[in-house]
Amino acid sequence: MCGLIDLNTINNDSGEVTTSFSTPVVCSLELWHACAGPRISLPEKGNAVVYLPQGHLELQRTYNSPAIAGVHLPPPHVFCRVTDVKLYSEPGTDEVFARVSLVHDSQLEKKLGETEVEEDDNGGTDEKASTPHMFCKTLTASDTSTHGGFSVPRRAAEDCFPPLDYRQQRPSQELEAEDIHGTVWKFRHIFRGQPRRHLLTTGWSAFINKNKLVSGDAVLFLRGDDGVLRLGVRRSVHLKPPSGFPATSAGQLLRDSSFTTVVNSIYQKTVFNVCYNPRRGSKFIVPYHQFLKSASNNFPPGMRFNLRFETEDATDRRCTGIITGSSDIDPVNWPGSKWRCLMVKWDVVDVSRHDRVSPWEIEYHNPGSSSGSGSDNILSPVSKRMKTDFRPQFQAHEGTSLDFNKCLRFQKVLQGQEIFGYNHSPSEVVGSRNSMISLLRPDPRNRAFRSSEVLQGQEIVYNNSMHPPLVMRFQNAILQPTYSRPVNVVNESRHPAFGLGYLGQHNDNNPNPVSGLFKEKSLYPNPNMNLNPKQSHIGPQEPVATCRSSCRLFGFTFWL
Amino acid sequence: MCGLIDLNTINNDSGEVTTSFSTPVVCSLELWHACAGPRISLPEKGNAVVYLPQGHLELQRTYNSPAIAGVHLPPPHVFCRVTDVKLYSEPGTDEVFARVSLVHDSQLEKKLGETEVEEDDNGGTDEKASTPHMFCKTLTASDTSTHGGFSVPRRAAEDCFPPLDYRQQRPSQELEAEDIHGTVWKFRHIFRGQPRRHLLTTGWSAFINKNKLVSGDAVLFLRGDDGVLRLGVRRSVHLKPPSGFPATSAGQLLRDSSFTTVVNSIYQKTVFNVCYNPRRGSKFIVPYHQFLKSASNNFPPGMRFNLRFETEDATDRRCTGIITGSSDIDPVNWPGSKWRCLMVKWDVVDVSRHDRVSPWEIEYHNPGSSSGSGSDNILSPVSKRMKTDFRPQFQAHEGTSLDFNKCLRFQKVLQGQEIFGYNHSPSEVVGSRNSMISLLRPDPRNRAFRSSEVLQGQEIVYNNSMHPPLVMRFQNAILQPTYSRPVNVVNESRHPAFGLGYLGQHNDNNPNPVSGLFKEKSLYPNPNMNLNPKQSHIGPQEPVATCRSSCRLFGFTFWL
DNA sequence: GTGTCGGCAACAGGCCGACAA
DNA sequence: TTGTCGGCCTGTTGCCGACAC
Repeated sequence: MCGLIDLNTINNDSGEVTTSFSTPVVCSLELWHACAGPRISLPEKGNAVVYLPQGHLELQRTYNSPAIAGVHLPPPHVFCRVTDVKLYSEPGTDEVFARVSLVHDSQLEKKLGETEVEEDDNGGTDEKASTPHMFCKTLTASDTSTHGGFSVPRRAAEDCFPPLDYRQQRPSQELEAEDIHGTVWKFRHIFRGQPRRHLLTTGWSAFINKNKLVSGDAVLFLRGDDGVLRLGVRRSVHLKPPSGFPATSAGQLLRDSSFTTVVNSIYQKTVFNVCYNPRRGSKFIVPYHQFLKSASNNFPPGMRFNLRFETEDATDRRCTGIITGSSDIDPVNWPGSKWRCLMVKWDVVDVSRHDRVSPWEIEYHNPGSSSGSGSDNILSPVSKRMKTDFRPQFQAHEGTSLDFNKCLRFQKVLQGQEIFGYNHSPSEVVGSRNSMISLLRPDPRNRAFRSSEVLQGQEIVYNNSMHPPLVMRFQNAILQPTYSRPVNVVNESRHPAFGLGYLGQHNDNNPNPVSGLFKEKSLYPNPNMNLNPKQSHIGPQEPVATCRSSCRLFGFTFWL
Repeated sequence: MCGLIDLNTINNDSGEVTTSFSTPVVCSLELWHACAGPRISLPEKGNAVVYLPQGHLELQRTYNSPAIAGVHLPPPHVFCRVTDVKLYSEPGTDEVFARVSLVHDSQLEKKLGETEVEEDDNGGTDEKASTPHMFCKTLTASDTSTHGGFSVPRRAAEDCFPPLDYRQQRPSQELEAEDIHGTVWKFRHIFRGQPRRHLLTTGWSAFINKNKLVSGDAVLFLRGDDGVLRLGVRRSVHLKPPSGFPATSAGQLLRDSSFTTVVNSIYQKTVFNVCYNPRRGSKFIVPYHQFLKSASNNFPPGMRFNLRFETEDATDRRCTGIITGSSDIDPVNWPGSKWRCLMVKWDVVDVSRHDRVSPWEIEYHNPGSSSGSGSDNILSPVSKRMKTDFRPQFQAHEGTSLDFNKCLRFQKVLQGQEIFGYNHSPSEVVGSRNSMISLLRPDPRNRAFRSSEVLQGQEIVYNNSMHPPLVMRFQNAILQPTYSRPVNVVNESRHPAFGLGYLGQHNDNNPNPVSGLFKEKSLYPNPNMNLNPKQSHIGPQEPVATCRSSCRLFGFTFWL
C-alpha cells in the first residue's frame, strides 16, 4: 500500500502548452551540461577564444538563413574575449544552446607575434568530476511504447534514486524530478519482476507524450549535490528539428545574431552575440590556446589521428583516420582559413561524416588510451613560434583606396536583380538600427522610389546602362526617399573615399541622370566607367556637375 | 454491409494543424453567408455606404486596440464607395469576417442636398432565397459527448442529404461535406433506432474534436446548387475567442486597418480597408439608402419599435422596445452623430442589451408579421427631404485659418507629457508609412533627441516656458533627428499657414533657442506669445532670425 | 421527433511476470 | 541485467435500441 498515493492524475495537467519564450534561461547549469553531452565545453566569461565566422556561416546555412551575398566577409579567425555566456533551453524540444557574447580583441592578435601565449582559460571543464550521480539511457522501443513503462538500469537506480526497502516483495516509491525548465515530473518507481528490476511506471507515459520522445532519444537523470533529482532530454541528433517549431527562441536568437550584424560588430569592435548550439553543428568557437596549439603543428599527409565524437545514442565514441592533405576549403572567400583545412580519409567509411576536419578537433592516434580528459591530450606543439601569420587584413577602414575588383565576385549573385540606378544585394538585413542605413531604388512598376536598407559594410552595385556594373562597399551613406527629386549623397567618413550620386530627376525624359562619384560639392566622372586601369582610382578630375548648396542631416551631407 | 467502407480511419489524419494564414480567403460565398447568419448583409463592390467611424472605434476598443488620443477625428458619417469585398474565415475557429475596402466619396455628400437619392444597392441580399437546402442545428450535450454521434433533424436530413433506401432495415450511406476552408469531412449517415431517426456516427467525433466544438455551438449543412454538400460552424456568440488564438489573421487585418490609418485615408480620399465581423460587433457600415431612409425619419419618444437580432443559438429573433429620447452619445467627439443616437427602453430587460440603438437598426413595431425580408420593411420616410445636414466639416484643408481653440480639448490629454520644446500626443501611431511623419523631441534623460512619429492631422503641443501651451494640428511637417543641430522645418502645403521651429543648438548654455513661426527663410515671433488678440494671427512681422540656406527633402523645406 | 440513457463490443493504456538474449 | 512479449485488468470510445418528453 505504500507509494500508492493519488498517482492517477500524475503529470496530467493537460492545459494548453503555454511556452514562455520570454525567459528561456536554464535553471541548472549542471543539468544544462548534462543535456549538452560529454563532448561539449563552453567558454567562460573572460576567456580568450577564436571565433570562426566560416563555421558560424556554415551552421546558419543549415538553418536556411538568408544568403549573405554582399556582406564584406571578416577574416577567417577572429580573436575575441568572451564577455558573457547565457544558457538556454528550447521550450518544446528542450534542446540546449548558449548565447555567447564576444568582442573582437585586437590585443590577442598582437600577442600572436610574441613567443609565449597565455593560457588563461580552462580548455573545457571536466564535467564528469562535478556530476557524479547521473546516468543517461537511450530509450528503447519498450520504453517509449504505450504498452509499458521505463526500464531503469540497476546501477542508475541505485546511484540516483533514493534507496528502496528491498525486504518488501515489491518495494516502490514516488519520485519527483525537475526538468530543465523547472517543471516537476512525478513517477512511480517500483522494483519488481522476475528477475527483479527497477521500473518507472505511472507517470512515465505522460512524460514521453508531453515531450514527444521516441525510441532513440535519450533521457538522463541527475542527482545534484543539493539532493534534488533532475532529468533531461537528449534528442537523437540525426533528427531534424521537429516541424512545428518554426518560431523557436533559438531561431529568434539566431536572427538576433544575424551574420551581417556579427560582421559589423567585428569591425566596430563592439559586443556581438552568437547562438552556440554545439550538439547541432560545427564548433565555431575554439579556446584561444587550443587553437594556437593546433595551429602551430604540422599535419603531414599520412598522419593518423583520433576524433572523438558523440554517437546518435549519446555515447562518447572515437573514430580514426588518416590525413590526406591540407588546403583551404574556400580559397576565394576565406583564404588561409584553418576551418576544415585538413582533408582526411576515415578508416570506417560513413557518408554522414565530413571529409574535412579542423586541426583543433583531432588528437594523435592513440589506440591504447580509452579515454582522456578531452582536448588536453591534444597534439603537442611542434614549435612554440607561430608558423602562420594570423593577423588579418583589418586595415580596410584605415586605407583610402578600396579594392573594387575583390568585390566583383558578388556580381553573379546580383544578376537578375538589376534595376535602374542603385541596386543592392538581395540579402535581407536585420539587426541594430544604428548600423543600418537606408537605400533607395527606383521601383520599375510605378516609377516611384522604394526605400531599402543596407548594412554598413555591405556591397552594393551601381548599375545603369552607361557603364559596366560597379560593385562597392557601403561605408557610410544614405539616400533619402522622395517622390519628386532624388537627393545625392556623399560619404563623409574620415577618409572621404567615395560617394555615389546622381543629379537630376529620374523620369521618362531623363532616364539616366548624370551620375558619378561625389566629393565635396562636385560630382566627378565615375573612374570605373573608364576602363583604363591607370585611371581606375578616385583622383582629382574635372567635375561633371556641381551642386549649389548642401544640407547636413544625420551626420551626412546632402547636395542640392 | 453497405456503407461500411473503411470508416475507421476517417477524418483521422492527425498531423500537426498547419494553419495557413497566408490565404484565408473563403471558397464558398454561399457557405460564408450561411456561417455569418441570417442577420448579416454585406455591401457589394460599387455600393454606396455610410461608414461610421464611431462604431468602428467602439468595436476596436473591445479588441483592446491602442488608444486613439490625439487623432483628429473624422466626421461621424463618412459616405463611401465600396471598392472591394473579400471574405475570410479564421483558421482554427472558422469565424467568418470580411475585409471591406472603402473610399470616401464626396459626390455622395453633395447628393444629400438634392431631392432624390439613388438606390443603386440592394440593401442586403435575401439570403434564404438563394440557399434553399440548408439547415443549422445547435449542438446538444449528446451531440458533443464522446458517447454517441450526431442526431440529424429529419427534415434536414431529407432536405440536404442524398436519399436513402428506406426499404432496408438500417439504410446508411457515406457522406462527404466540405468546410469553409475546403477541407472534406466524411461521416457515416445511418437511419436507425426505434423510433427511427437519422444519425451521423463514424467520423462525427473527429469533427467535433478537431474543431473543438462544444454544446451550444451550431453546425450547419448546406447542399449547394452544384450538388456539393458543405458544412459550417457557428460558434456560440457569448463565448470569447478561444485563448490560444492571439495571432489570428483577423487580428492581423484589424491592425492593418488601424483607426489612425483609416482616418488618414478618409482625409486623403484613398482606399482603406476595414475588417468587418458582423457577428461579433456593431454594424458600422450601413447601406447608403438605408441610412438615408432612417435618418429622414422622426423618432418621437414613446414610439414603439422592433429590433431583429440573432440569439445565442443562432436563430433569428426580435425584441421590442420603446423610444425614450434622442441625443448624442458623445457630444464632444462626435457631435451630431446618428450612431446609437436613440435612447430606448426594452420591453424585456436584458443587461447585455445596449440601451441605445442606431436609427437604421430598428423597424416599426409590428407584432403581427412574424418574419419580413430584412431591412426593407423599415420605417417609411416621413419626408423625402433631408431634415439634417450631414455634410461634414471637411473644409479644414481648404481654409487658411486654423481653429486652435477647438483643439484645446486635447490639452488635458497631453498634460503630464510636457517636456521642453516640441511635444506630441501620447498616441502610438501605426499604419501606412506614407501617412506618417517623424517628429523629434528632446530626451530629458540624456539631452539627446529622440525621434517620434506623428500622423498627419494629429495634434501637437508646442510648450516651452516662454508662452502658454499652444496646440496645433500637424498639417505637414517633419523634424529631423540629429545629435548636433536641430533642423527647423516649415510647412509647405499650398497654404503656408504656419510652421514651428527654433534656431540654435539646445544645450546647457542655450536651453531656450530662439523659437517662433517659420515662413520662407525667416523665423517670426510666435504670435501666440503675445496675448493681445489683435495680434494673435500670423501676419507680417519683423523676423527674429533668418536662415542662410535651405534644403528640400520629402517635399519639405529645412532651414539651416 | 429527438434528447438522453443503459447495454455492449472494441480498443487502447498500462501493470504484471515469463522468457530469452 | 534488461528488452520484448503475452496475459490481464481497466477506462474510453462509440454503435445500438429503449424510453420519455
